[in-house]
Amino acid sequence: MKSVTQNLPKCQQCAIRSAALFGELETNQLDKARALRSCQNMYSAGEYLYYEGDTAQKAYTLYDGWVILFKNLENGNRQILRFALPGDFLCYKIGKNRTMDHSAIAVSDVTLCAFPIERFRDTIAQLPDLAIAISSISDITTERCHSSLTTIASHPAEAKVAYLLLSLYIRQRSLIMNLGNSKTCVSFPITQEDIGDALGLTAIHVNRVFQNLRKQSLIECKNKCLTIPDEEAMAKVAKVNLPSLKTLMVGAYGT
Amino acid sequence: MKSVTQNLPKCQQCAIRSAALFGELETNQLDKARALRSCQNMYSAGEYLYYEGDTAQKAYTLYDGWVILFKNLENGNRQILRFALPGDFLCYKIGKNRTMDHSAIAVSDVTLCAFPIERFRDTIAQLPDLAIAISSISDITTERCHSSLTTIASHPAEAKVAYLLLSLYIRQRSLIMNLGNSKTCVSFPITQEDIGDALGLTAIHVNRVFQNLRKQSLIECKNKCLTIPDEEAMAKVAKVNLPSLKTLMVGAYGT
DNA sequence: CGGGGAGTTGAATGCAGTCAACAAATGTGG
DNA sequence: CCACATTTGTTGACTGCATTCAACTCCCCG
Repeated sequence: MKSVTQNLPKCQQCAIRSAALFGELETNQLDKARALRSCQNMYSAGEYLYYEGDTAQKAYTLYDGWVILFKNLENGNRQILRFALPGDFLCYKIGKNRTMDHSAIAVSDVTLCAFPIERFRDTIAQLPDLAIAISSISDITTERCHSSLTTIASHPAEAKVAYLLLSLYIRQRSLIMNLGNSKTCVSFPITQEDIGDALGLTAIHVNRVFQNLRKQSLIECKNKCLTIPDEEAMAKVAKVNLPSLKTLMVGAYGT
Repeated sequence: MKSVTQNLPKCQQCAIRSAALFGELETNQLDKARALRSCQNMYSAGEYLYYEGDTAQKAYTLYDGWVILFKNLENGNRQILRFALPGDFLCYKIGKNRTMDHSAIAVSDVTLCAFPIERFRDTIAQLPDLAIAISSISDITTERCHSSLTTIASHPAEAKVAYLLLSLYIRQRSLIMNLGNSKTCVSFPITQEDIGDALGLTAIHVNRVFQNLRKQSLIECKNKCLTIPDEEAMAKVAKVNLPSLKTLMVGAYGT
């Protein structure tokens, strides 16, 4: 892990701000809020950001790269709870219990903006809108968790995989389109095993589902790149309503 | 639904306060916070509190009875997201998006303390600790969701059922012990079908698992009453660590 | 006493897991 | 730049857990 504390980039011009916590705030509130930030941290692929059982010291806004949040199981497997993408807010625990219930690991090389948690209490007192912004984000996180839970509990493997791929695709596309990129393929740094660990399936079965989806031309996926040519068709397989999924996955923060 | 606005019971003496939102606050902050409350609502068993798609108007603290939070699926089934017990905080949406992502239905006759959501912004500005308290509760809700997700995604049916029964048993016991009751059996108003809907299993299979658990003397369950004689043994079947589960299920709010 | 919801049982089906082997892609050091 | 090691992806055969469907019982409530 490398840490930078000097000459941090300005939040006002941040390319991902609209997708992040501060996207919830008005521009004229940013000066107050930005004082929260202490540094930017960089982790290499495979490095742990924190471990289950750790006491949360800093909250993070993911600036670049993907992070996996997961729990370890007694049998040696892991349950992936969430894939964090740029803009996501991680490791915020303000109550009495600051013990993390999960671990976090960098999938690719990642950059994070770090905010010491003890600063939040004071800033919230001065800027109640920050508390509202954080609440909104908790809300979205919970709703996404509800949505995964629903898919995982009550749909067959093909729908589960389709749901996860489509969710990640939609989120990634909205990010790269913010950057002025309109390619249909998005970078997709996770493995089939990761997908299995997120959905409670074996990597082998995920692979079989992938091949089905490919056969139906619903996905193109190679070289860590994913394309979903027909989102509407994919949504059908995923057994979700496409507009609702888009609202949940992108319209959520900020806009 | 019946609503009472006059002569509401005092929060200071509330039997479930330690398990609820206001259990997070100091006694001397209660006067400010209590002004949030507008009325107590009563619903009969089977009545809806709100529907998926509704705009949240009031948040609720569940005062008495059980509530099921769920999503409807295209195939006519429903996915239960959470069983709410006395002390639970429901339907709080303070951000821009106030559309509920799930419905809520009363399992038994229930009483709720209602708090118009628009009052929260002002109160938070005056009482930042309220924002912290709400954040703590969101946290716990998310952690419980992570825990269910993990169980549902990666354990066989017997572990899933054991997990759910044990969680509800622990929560109910802690509530009745607060009231000075030390019976080992707790009231258990839900059906095997409800359990199936929460875990993504058919009621038939839940029934088979119940019979196994009974054969092993891990549960006694009849007349809407549940006893778990050996929590430690049950935790083993549920593939969870009993102390951690207790922390998550009861130590969470307040104490 | 009758009706309906909840719980119970058995037999047949099918989705996803397991095990084992191999192929392709990626990364590393010589 | 190539050789080798490791990780990731792919395929097939077999097994088993949970679903489905259908029938039936029990219990509660009116």
